[in-house]
Amino acid sequence: VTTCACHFVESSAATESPRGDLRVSRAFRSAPSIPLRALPPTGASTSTCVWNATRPKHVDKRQALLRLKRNTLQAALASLQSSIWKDKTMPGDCSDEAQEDAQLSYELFGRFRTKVVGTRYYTGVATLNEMVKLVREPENPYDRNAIRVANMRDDKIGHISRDLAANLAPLIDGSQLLVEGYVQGMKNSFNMPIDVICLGRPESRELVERSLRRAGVSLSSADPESFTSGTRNTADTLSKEEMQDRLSSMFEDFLGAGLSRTMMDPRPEVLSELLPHQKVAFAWMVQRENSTQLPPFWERQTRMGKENGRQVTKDVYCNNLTNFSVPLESRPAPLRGGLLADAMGLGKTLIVIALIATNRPGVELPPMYTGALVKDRDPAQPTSAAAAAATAAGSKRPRGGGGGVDGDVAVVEDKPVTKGRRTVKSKASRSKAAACEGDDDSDVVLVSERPGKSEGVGKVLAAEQNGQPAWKKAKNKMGLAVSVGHLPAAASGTLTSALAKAHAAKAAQEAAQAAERDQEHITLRPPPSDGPTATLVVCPVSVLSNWLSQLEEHTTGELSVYQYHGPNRNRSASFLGKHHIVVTTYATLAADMPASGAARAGL
DNA sequence: ACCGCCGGGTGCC
DNA sequence: ACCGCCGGGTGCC
Repeated sequence: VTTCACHFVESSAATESPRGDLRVSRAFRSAPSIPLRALPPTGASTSTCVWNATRPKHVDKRQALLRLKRNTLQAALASLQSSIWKDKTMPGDCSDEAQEDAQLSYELFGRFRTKVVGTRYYTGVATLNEMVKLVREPENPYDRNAIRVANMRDDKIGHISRDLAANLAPLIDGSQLLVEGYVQGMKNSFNMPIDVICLGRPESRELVERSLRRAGVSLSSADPESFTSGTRNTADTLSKEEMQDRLSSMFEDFLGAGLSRTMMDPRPEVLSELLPHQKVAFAWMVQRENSTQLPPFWERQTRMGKENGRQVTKDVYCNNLTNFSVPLESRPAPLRGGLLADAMGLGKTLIVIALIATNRPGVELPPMYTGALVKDRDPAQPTSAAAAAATAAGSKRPRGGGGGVDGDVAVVEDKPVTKGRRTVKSKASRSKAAACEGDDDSDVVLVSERPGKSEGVGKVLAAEQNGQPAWKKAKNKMGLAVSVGHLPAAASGTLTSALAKAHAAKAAQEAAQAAERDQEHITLRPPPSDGPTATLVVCPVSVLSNWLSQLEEHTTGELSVYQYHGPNRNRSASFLGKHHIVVTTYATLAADMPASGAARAGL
């Protein structure tokens, strides 16, 4: 498992399983981060909300996005670090609720300035504002309190000074404190100034502040721009109206500019016909899984610099969340996989099953095509998410070509975009976006597209007006409507930060696309035909039986499934490798790993 | 002077 | 490191 890469995380709302289910396949390697597919990722984020900055109304949009990005990063880090950390303290505890609680209670304590020492002994490079990791080094022969400082690629830069480390290490080891660093100045031959951001549970705050005072440092406000001094940066609870506003604008952004209409039908091993929105999600997942694109936060930049007194420019890939950059020739690993964050009951499991059955080594990938979602002609038809859910989850439809009327949503045009494993013109998606944006007040948009046609504005075949923006209609049609009113208060912070994250991810994605515009094609790289054929599904115990029954219901016997769970499970790798799908649980996975490995993997 | 002060040697953990 | 810290040299005014 340590050599595996997680491919798809099926998000679930809190009422399902807070941890989500993983698709793991040895056929791929994935980059460290995952893009959101969309819309209400209510359960997808487990992050602590350290985001409490409300978006000012009259501020330049770019400024606002930058702010969101920064705050988002802090939230994401708090989440990431707390999850790693928390698992270290309760290795045997698989209670999802306990972990959710633990994460929700993290807050930002503040920051302090210090310096990295011993930089002359190491070669790791970090530039201004770049994020650095502060990692405990308990095996250090000179000091068991040692704290290593490294850049995001784990190149060692130096250490935290002995005295400070002596005060920080016990707090870090005892889970009262999470730290991360940001480079604040030039590295001289001996040391380098950094700011250390401190996070922890509210009840640990006093202890942390006392220890830090003993080390001769005092905390200051974490971010002078976003947070007023002395304000505790906890998750704030938005009113229902504010939350609805933000969700609405998020829908608008995504549906207006980003949502693809590219579809794909699964291989015949999948018995159930997918609904249009499921086909869209499915096609997106296949593309994501085979993508060679960079993670959205990597952008190509041209850097000015001096070399031997001469002015030189250098092209780099820069991670705009951490400011870590690499030269052009060492392009970061492509981002493969993603988060499927559809609302409850829209058929996420079926979509993932389709993905597992279809995108695997040695089988032909069905063609992609573009279709459009068309409005239901019958106004009496219920349009709630629940209705869509029921249809999606329950029905076994006869297989047939796309294009027929399908429930209350229909595909009106199919046009092959690719023949199997080929390439998809990136222009196609851009023109789709254009077509969609151009028709804000029609609730029916039919788009006809052909790959390679550069004048990419889609042809509008039909349009109806009834006074509601297209995205609102589409939202209902696609079952993506979300009701905020009944969210538990505790979830609102998480949702807020997820929102911020989505905004930031989108902005970053646009930047990345701009940077890669010269690439013209989004190349798809399907699993190699000689690659391993087994997919590992990791899920909470509570949904294990659901996976098995859904696999049974939706697939033919050609796909062999093994339940890797329980005391008599067959641990033979070659045995497991013979199956198409191996379903297991977090607890089983953790139990099979050496303790150190499990901790590292955050299990 | 079991001090203070000076200035050279020295330097992550 | 244009620092801090260490330990040797040194010692009225």
